[in-house]
Amino acid sequence: MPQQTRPTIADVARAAGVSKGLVSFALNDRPGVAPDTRARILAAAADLGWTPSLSARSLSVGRAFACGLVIGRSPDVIAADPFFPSFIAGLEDEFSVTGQALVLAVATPGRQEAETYRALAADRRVDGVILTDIRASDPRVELVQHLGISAVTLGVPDVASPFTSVSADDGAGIRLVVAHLAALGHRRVAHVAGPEGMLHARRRHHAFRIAADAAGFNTRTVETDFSAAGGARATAALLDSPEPPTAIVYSNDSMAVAGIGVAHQRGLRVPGDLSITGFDDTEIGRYIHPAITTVATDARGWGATTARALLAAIAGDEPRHIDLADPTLTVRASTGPAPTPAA
Amino acid sequence: MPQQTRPTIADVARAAGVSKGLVSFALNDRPGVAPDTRARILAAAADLGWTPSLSARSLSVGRAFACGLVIGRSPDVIAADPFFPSFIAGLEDEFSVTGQALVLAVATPGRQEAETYRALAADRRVDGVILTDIRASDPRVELVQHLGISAVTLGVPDVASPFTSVSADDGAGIRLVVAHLAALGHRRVAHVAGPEGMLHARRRHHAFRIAADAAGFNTRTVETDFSAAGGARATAALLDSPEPPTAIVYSNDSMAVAGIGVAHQRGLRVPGDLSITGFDDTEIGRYIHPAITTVATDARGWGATTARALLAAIAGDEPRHIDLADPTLTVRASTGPAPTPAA
DNA sequence: TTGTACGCGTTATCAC
DNA sequence: GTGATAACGCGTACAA
Repeated sequence: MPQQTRPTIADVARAAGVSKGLVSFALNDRPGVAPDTRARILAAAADLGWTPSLSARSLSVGRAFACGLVIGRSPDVIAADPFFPSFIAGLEDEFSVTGQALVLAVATPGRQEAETYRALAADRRVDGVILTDIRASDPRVELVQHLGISAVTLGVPDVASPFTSVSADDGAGIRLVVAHLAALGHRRVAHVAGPEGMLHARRRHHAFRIAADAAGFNTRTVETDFSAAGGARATAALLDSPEPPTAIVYSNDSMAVAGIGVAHQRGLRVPGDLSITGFDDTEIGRYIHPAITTVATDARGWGATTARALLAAIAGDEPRHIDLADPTLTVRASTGPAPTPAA
Repeated sequence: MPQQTRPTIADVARAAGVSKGLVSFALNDRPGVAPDTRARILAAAADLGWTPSLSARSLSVGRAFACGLVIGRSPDVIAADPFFPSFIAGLEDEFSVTGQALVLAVATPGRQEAETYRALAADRRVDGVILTDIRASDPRVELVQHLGISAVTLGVPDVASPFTSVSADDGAGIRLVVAHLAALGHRRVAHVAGPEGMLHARRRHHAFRIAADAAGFNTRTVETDFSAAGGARATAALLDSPEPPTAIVYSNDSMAVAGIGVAHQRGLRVPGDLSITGFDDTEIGRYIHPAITTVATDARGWGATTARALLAAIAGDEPRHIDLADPTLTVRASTGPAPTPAA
């Protein structure tokens, strides 16, 4: 039987023989209530099975007790990216213990991104939002600021931002990859990058160029949309070039897996003829043959840290920049010594 | 400038020179308001940029205007499964136009599933929930019923359920796979199934047994947890058996991909020595080598249908059973003629 | 500690 | 049929 009429704070007050206001004080652990009175009130509340009404609380304090995450990628790309599920689990690690809800919205091409944020803010559905996949001159920073809700950005935007940022140094991961390939004797190394419009993709690309130049590599970069299809196309283009690379550094695992597919289809051996590295440490990357050498980031920890930062921002803390631990390199079977030119 | 004080219904009433109550009637398209008065009220509302306060509305009508989705798998398994991102996009296709929000909760082992539903209901955060991955004797059906919120189940539970169900006939997909393999001359065919505790996994398994028996196959089934790791282990076990199968039917694409990895590692050719089929039509399955033959379901359409069904249930419609279009078979390169025994 | 106004939209009751 | 008035949902905040 669902209890149709939930007990209200007035019921508790009546049962404890005090006023509504005092009940509120007692339940919120605020001073000014005699210890025995407080005990009586708490007992009455527990007795009646009272739980606060979220909507009443929202109405009076003007907070939603919820945070929003708007995902602006197409479902295909999300599916191929293990980041979001783990990241969301990390957010929930934190939100679930603080009584916040996570409101998830999807902004596909048909559904305007700006409209989605606007709707969330107009309804005061959320107290703050998490901005992922920060882009160059990202309009969301100003939009969200304008909408008057708190926010945290994943990575530091290239526009002035009043929000706390939480960043992982992707560049460090890329440098580990480059060093690994250099040690294996590779010289012609290509990079299959994500969309240049996304700052983290751009940063990976930038880190690659710097590190590869320092290592004396002969490089080439192809930009993609992070999808497996894009990875396959980029790989085909690179292998078709007059001087194909001996190693390809992919900006995520899905593309690396697709890259191995293309190489195999052409009869190339991995890593005998071509070494391949990924980024993200997807589960699937461990189980294909050869298992891919990849950069592992702590998406779940990133989520938990982001949630804490957002709650702090909502509480009024000053914005700040938070740096996460550097990613690590997991060496598996998809990388090996560079083929000798003689072959 | 965020407008600190939003216009309320009282402001609109004042501007239009009418009472609060009448404004509410006009804004909700209810009879009893003179046409010109209504026009004046709507104009005043538009003029002031009034938008309804969700929390006030929630408080007075007792609805949250939100629906919940509790995901009870571990992040790893979610990441490996393209179903959820697409399904969620489908939910949003519907929710976003009806002004509902989607509240996402993750129930990992540490965070009790029942507690998650209870919290959602206690806070009246949601008006209804979507129950995915229905299990044998699933306790959530009774729990959610007890909590007094609406729900829709994905698939028909094996316990009495007062909720609308939305089902796709996975069995039909499996039958297509079996027919395909039979036509290719396979006789020793194994099935790598999902957890027997999940009804849809069980149904796939059941459909496999029936169809495989009818086709005269010599079968064997291994149960897994749907993860790539599980798929790899199951494949290894099957290939180690005295009479290894010539084809393996996997219950999802991630496991199939892992299966190909294991086969390749052992020097087997796919499909020359072993044919492999998946389920879900993941993007990655199209880009590995060989591309996998798989069963395609319309997860996004499933999501949209589920959202509509849930909204109808919340509105008070009678529960019913909804059947989706049958899945289809996408034949690619991972299946081929059965190897001749002579080899 | 108490009483009460407040946040904001909905709806039942009434008067014209 | 038009419209106004007031109570309601429920917790918070502040004056008394």
